[in-house]
Amino acid sequence: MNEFDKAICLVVRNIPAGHVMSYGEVARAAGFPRHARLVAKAMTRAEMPLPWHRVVKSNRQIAFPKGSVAYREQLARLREEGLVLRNGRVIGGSQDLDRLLWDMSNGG
DNA sequence: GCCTTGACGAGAA
DNA sequence: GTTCTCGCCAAGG
Repeated sequence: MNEFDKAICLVVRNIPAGHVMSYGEVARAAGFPRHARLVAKAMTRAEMPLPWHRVVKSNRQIAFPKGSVAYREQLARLREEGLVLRNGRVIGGSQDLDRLLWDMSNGG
């Protein structure tokens, strides 16, 4: 484990459930703004199970190819955490979901 | 050392 | 919103 890997793992672990961060965001938070492409590598190199499913692309889309096993896993996990996804893309957070449901119940 | 690949990002048309 | 182009860094052949 390099300092980079440790920093990345720390940041990924700190992502709260129901939230997602992009690879670039994680890299920046870890202190390596140019290492967006290496975040995935660092996560794979992690020995302990990380909430990798909370890491998506900057456009909030799942990075794995559609139809892949990892893709479905990430999708399922994000849905489990209350996120709303459309065509492999996150279209809202937990708070937004609550707001949406509330608005639907009241305003129709 | 050179070229290709990868769970990427940002800007422009 | 889609599509193209360029930039970025590390690992492997």
